[in-house]
Amino acid sequence: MKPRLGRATQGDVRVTDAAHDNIAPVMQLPKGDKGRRTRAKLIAAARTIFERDGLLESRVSDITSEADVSLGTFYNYFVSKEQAFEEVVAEVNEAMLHPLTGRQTEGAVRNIEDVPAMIERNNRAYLEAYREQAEFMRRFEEAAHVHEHFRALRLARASRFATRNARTIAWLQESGHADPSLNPRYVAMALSGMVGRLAHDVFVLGQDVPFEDLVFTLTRLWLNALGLNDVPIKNGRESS
Amino acid sequence: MKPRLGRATQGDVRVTDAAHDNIAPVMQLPKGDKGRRTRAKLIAAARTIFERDGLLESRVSDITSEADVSLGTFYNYFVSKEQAFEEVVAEVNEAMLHPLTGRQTEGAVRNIEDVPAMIERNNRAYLEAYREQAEFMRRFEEAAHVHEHFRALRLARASRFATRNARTIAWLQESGHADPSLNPRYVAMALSGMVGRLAHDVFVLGQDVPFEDLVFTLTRLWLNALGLNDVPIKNGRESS
Amino acid sequence: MKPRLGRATQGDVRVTDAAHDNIAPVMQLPKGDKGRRTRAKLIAAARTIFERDGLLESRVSDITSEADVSLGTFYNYFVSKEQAFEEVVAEVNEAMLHPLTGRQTEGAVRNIEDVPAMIERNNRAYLEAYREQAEFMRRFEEAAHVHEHFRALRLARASRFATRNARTIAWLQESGHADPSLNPRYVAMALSGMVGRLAHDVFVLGQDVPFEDLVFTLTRLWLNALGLNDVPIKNGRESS
Amino acid sequence: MKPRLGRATQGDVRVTDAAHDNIAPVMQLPKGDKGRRTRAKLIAAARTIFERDGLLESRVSDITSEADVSLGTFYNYFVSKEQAFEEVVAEVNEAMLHPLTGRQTEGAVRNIEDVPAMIERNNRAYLEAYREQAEFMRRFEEAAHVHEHFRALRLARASRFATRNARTIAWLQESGHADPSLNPRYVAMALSGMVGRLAHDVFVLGQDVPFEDLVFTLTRLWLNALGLNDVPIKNGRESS
DNA sequence: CATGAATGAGCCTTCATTCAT
DNA sequence: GATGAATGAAGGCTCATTCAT
Repeated sequence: MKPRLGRATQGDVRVTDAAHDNIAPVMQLPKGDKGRRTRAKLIAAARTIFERDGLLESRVSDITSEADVSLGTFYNYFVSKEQAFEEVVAEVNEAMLHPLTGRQTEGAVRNIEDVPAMIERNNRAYLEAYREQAEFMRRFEEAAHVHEHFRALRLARASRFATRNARTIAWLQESGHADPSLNPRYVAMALSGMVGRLAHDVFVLGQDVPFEDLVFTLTRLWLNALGLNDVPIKNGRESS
Repeated sequence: MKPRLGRATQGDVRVTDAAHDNIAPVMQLPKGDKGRRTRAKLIAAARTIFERDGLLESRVSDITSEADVSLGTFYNYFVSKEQAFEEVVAEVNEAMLHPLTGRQTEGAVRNIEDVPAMIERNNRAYLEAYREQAEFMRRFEEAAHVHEHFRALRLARASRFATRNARTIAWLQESGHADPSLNPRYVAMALSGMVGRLAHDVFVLGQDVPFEDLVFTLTRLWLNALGLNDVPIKNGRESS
Repeated sequence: MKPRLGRATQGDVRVTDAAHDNIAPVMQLPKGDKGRRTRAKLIAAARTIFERDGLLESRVSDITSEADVSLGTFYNYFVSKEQAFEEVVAEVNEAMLHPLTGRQTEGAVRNIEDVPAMIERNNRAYLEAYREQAEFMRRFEEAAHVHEHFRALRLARASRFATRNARTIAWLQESGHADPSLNPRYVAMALSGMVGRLAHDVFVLGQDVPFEDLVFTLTRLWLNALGLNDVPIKNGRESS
Repeated sequence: MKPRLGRATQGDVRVTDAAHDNIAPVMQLPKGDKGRRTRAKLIAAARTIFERDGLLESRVSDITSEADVSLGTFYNYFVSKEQAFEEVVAEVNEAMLHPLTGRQTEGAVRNIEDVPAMIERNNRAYLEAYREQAEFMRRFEEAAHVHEHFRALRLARASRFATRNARTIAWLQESGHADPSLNPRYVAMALSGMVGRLAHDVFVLGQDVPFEDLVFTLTRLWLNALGLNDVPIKNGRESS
């Protein structure tokens, strides 16, 4: 009835936190308590629907049905379907921050002998997280392939991983343990990508590889590739 | 007069000829000469448009405009937009058949000292091909992430690569040169994926890595990962 | 199902005739004969619906129902509801080109004594046309008040009228018949506006003024206002 | 809990108090002091927003944001967005009551020689007021073109002007100064409309006419049109 | 072989208004 | 008096595909 002909929307829309990856405009967070609960319900429902149908094939009305609120309510909390997707992405990212030098380990690795264990720990953590989030990871990669914004988001995430890994690799080279002929940044990109791709092939595409073999193979390849194969492996494990 | 209700969905593509890779139904190839020329024009135009807009965002009418024929003509040669895409996929695949043991090299590698050169040759060939076809590869991966059928196509292609690589790796293990603790199939999947992923990151996403560094890094990582780092490398090259 | 995320539409849309007021993009005119008939049916239907409901309150589906074609057909001929409206505007404009120096009269007025008759003729013609097109004129003014584009269209039309009138007024001043203290352009704007406004008040808003009184009053006011009241009026007519 | 179904449409505005100009229902005026202040804040904010966006394109939430109160507060003071608009209309009307025989002048004009000055005074006053209120006048005319209720409001206002002007014109005719062949009511409509339209063209549409030329031209045309051009003009002014 | 007109299901988004707190 | 969360109807537009000529 009213074709909102080129209405300005600036006044309504605010960026909540410039420090995050959120590029899209975001609504004010709800003040009251009821609002916070409704928002949470919606994000949970959105995740369910996105995992089932993907970003493209999902309908906002399905999300609101799932959350048991009216259609309009969705737009009290999100600017668009895309922003809701991004909220779920943020939630999933939370569960997948596993750099080469993991949370508790970064400062701890003083001894070269700890490196294999650390790499395995990180690979295992990443793979476990990926496996748990596989449904949504599939939808995220899908979105990244279709949506510029999510492509950038995904790239930024990968870059953060790679940068940290590159630092560790450089340290291993300086301390004389890793192959010095390799460019740390390129290697970090390649090996991180290897893990991410294989995780995708297995958990999303359904390639048949037992989980422990996945961990073992990737860890072994990391170590070999870096030239750390002479380092004694504590708690090592053989392929099944 | 009765159009198909709604859009084509994934489930709509049906198997007509299980003996081919083409799962979608296919038209008779044109007998006449004019027909062959029109079909070729359409495929070329389709490639142009798909590279520009992707499968999802492209319109059949754009393809026919580009080919300078009328809209209806398209359906004289293709059953659907998807089939036209698949024709381009086939064309591109033609240009990218570079397994670990390349065309001319497979039987030739009898000497372990040739392995590094062979691996480099294969990586280089793959990367060159990927670089040349990058525009379309991007669209292919995109389609694979959204369309069940193309996902299967892509997986099949990757599997063929991996299977051949796995054979070579097994041979290297049997001949005592490669790390015997690794499962050849898993390693093949991981390392092939590493190359494919990095190629994608660089040529599609625009990550900045000089081509020769790409070749060198990936080759070195392959060799190291397989435990071939004690094999003398002919024509080796250091990182820049 | 497919949120066409920021699709480029340039390739599809062409400006047909830069010499016209058409600012909006326009479709290719239909080649065939059936196409031309359908298009005409749609424009007629659009006019009916626009007159009944106005631009804002009309629905495209009403237009296609009226024209007895499917909804999609509309978009084979028009880029948008607005463009269809514009086509009707063009049609109506065709019927309302009545400058001060009318079609056949422009060159003919050599004698000052013909001026009153000419002015009356023009006023009458304009008023008759307005009365006949009143339903649509109402909707056009409405649209002009809400839509930048139609505002510009309306202004351009008014300016063309005013410019021609200004030329005639200047000629009357130079030949010593019209009040020389007046700026021709401003007078043309004022008097043209007077006629247009009164026509609107009477034919659209329903103010009660008999048609002949309208003609007489406006003609008299024109003549008086220009200071031509001493010119003998042939075929003059008194107020009822 | 049950919102009104769909949007407010023209037919929804109902008469509650035929003795007022306000046709729409009205709330009780607030008794308390805080209430009066909040109401004033809201009206000021409404004016700002209406001038910026117009009635159609404005949102109640923008008004309450501007007034720095919550959305619900709006409906403690106004029955609808339309009623708030009407309050602003009333405010603006207050500033534009300048009939042909102005406030202080009506009784004063006893001498025919004062008429030109009176007309000029009135035109100038009207134009000044219009210029000052141009932003809102634009939005009012806009609303009148879309909303039955405001169309009636505008027509009533215009009629009041015209009626008074008609009275004066009749007096001028009776006293032998104005062209007796003209119908006073029609002339009043025409000339009032001329002034209103030109004001609109200049101050709203931005047609380029210097203010003093506006006053002079319109006054001159009034005088000429009425046949008062032989009346000596005190303080006359020539066109630039 | 080529043409191009016709078809129609599908979904996102807005925002005035209500009312429980 | 003030708050702000919840409601839900309504419609513009796309484009793959068909088929009569």
